[in-house]
Amino acid sequence: MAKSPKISASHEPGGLIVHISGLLPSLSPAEQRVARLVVSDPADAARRTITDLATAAETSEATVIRFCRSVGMDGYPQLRIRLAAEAARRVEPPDARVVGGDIPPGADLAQIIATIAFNDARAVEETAEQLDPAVCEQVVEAIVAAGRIDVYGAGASGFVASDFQQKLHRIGRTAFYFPDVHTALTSAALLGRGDVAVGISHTGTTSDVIEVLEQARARGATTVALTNFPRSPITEVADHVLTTAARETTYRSGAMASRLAQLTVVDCLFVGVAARNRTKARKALEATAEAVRSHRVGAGRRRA
Amino acid sequence: MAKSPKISASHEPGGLIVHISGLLPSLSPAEQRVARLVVSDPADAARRTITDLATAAETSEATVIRFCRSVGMDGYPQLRIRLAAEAARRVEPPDARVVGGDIPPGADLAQIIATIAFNDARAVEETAEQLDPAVCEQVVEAIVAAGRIDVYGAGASGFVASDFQQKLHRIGRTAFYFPDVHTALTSAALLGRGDVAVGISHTGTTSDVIEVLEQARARGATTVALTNFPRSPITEVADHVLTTAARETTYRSGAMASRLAQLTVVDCLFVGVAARNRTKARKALEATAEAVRSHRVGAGRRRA
DNA sequence: GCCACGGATGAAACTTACTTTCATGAGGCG
DNA sequence: CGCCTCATGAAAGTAAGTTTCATCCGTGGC
Repeated sequence: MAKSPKISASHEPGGLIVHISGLLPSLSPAEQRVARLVVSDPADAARRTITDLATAAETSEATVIRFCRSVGMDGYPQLRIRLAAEAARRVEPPDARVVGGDIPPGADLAQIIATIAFNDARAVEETAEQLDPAVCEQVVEAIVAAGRIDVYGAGASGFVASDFQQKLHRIGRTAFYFPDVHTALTSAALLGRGDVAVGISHTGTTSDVIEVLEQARARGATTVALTNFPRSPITEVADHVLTTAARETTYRSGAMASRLAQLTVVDCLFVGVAARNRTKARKALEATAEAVRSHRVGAGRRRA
Repeated sequence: MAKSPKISASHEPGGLIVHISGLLPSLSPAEQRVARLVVSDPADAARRTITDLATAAETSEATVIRFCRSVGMDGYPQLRIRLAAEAARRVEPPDARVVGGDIPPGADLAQIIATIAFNDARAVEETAEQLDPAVCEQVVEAIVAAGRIDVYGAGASGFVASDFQQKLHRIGRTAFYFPDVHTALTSAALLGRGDVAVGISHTGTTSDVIEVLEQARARGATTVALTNFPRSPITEVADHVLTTAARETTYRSGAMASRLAQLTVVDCLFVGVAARNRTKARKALEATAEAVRSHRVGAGRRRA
């Protein structure tokens, strides 16, 4: 056996600390002092320089290096980064997140933020999970082939509708959004076969939107509904139904999770449509970006 | 030396990478090369020596050190350790999802959906992670105490601004949003001490929004900026800066991730404000919900 | 069109950290 | 008692990290 056994630490990514404490007894006294420091506070050890650690262990740098070799590292820097990684892994997840629940009355801002982020992110993920790619495909198809696209939405869903319209418009599709029911109805009456009407309503019960979608359908347009409730009234007037998966908690986030979920679906549709003709879409996007350039300050990078 | 402001990296234990990508545009070209290497593979960067990394980024060691300072580290060893820790914490993104990358040309809808959902959800999570609760607190405080709140935003950020305005309005706060610069300027000119002006701009370079915020500040209002880039021009005219953490990929999602990130922040602020006076907020929300009831079909449960 | 200025950059000097070498001395054993 | 072995730290040596500074380049003023 050569002087330093150098126990393999390579194929045990999770247990450096365990590894070290395991062979602690086999180390020389001075190395043991180093090992104990390292094991008791890996994160702290990672922060220290070799001289620093040696001093703390009341020994010399040379011994620290020997210790590194003894536990299978090439040198001190490697030990350091391994320790940092190890220490980072063992922080437990912030379980204070009140999963889906209401914010407790006494909550501080940090808790509120964590809870909201968790719920918002989950709404996005779950929505994507339950989205039916086949339906999306059909909708994308219809939009790509459409002569014209109308997007309807009232109240909060109106923002989403408007956003969708703008996105489609930016890649050269002819799309409209109407903040007002009467105008929307007028427009719907002018739709025809091959056109597409998209109705967005979280609850699926917004009569204005349903009415407009119904009109569009009567004129022969392909109708699409985006709602959180797969059996809501709006689905009855839609050829294709896309659903979100936001479990809205009473007043908590004022329907923000549902907004994010809707936008995620819109994002998917948009990218799907854009992917159909990448070069044209990209060129259109570049052109529109160029158009607002003069309204930007600090062309290159920002601030010195 | 006071040249590099050294943006605080201290309060965001989980988001070094996010932090760096936010600062990316504010870095010099050579530093950006380093930053991109670091962001694209933190674990690998942690393994490299400074000379090694400098070579890989086709620059000098000096620039790497400057980069370290720019992102708030003391020096290279500290960066290394933080990177190692970060990389360890980071869970491997599942399989084919092209993390932050562009959608591959041949991708089918299902892949597109998975990729988008992943990136969108991450934008939400990472934004929440790096949000400074202290700053949020101050902003909430200001909004609660405000005589009046103006929210500004152009283009895509305009939707967010408008959404925020509507939310505040619904819980009884006096809030305004203006789709037009001239009207916005006029309004800003009428703000005064105790009022709040919120400017939203993803890039932080939208001159219209900056101009209006500047005006508001000159009138004594408390100004708040919401942007993805902590050193962008808009931050210079803001008393409080809130940042999102969306790494926008070229044209891919047409800025949707940034939209979601912005909405998440808005959501947090909104809930923060609402939490200040739960009963009043809840009553206001109920009243507004009641107001649109007649525009809903199938009052109770949906469909037989 | 020229010049002054300021920032970005890398070469080189310099400092600090890490590694190796080696002398010392404390046990252990014949 | 002498010799060997091994742990250990001092010091020398090497590599890594940091600072300084001269140069270069683009920008804006004249």
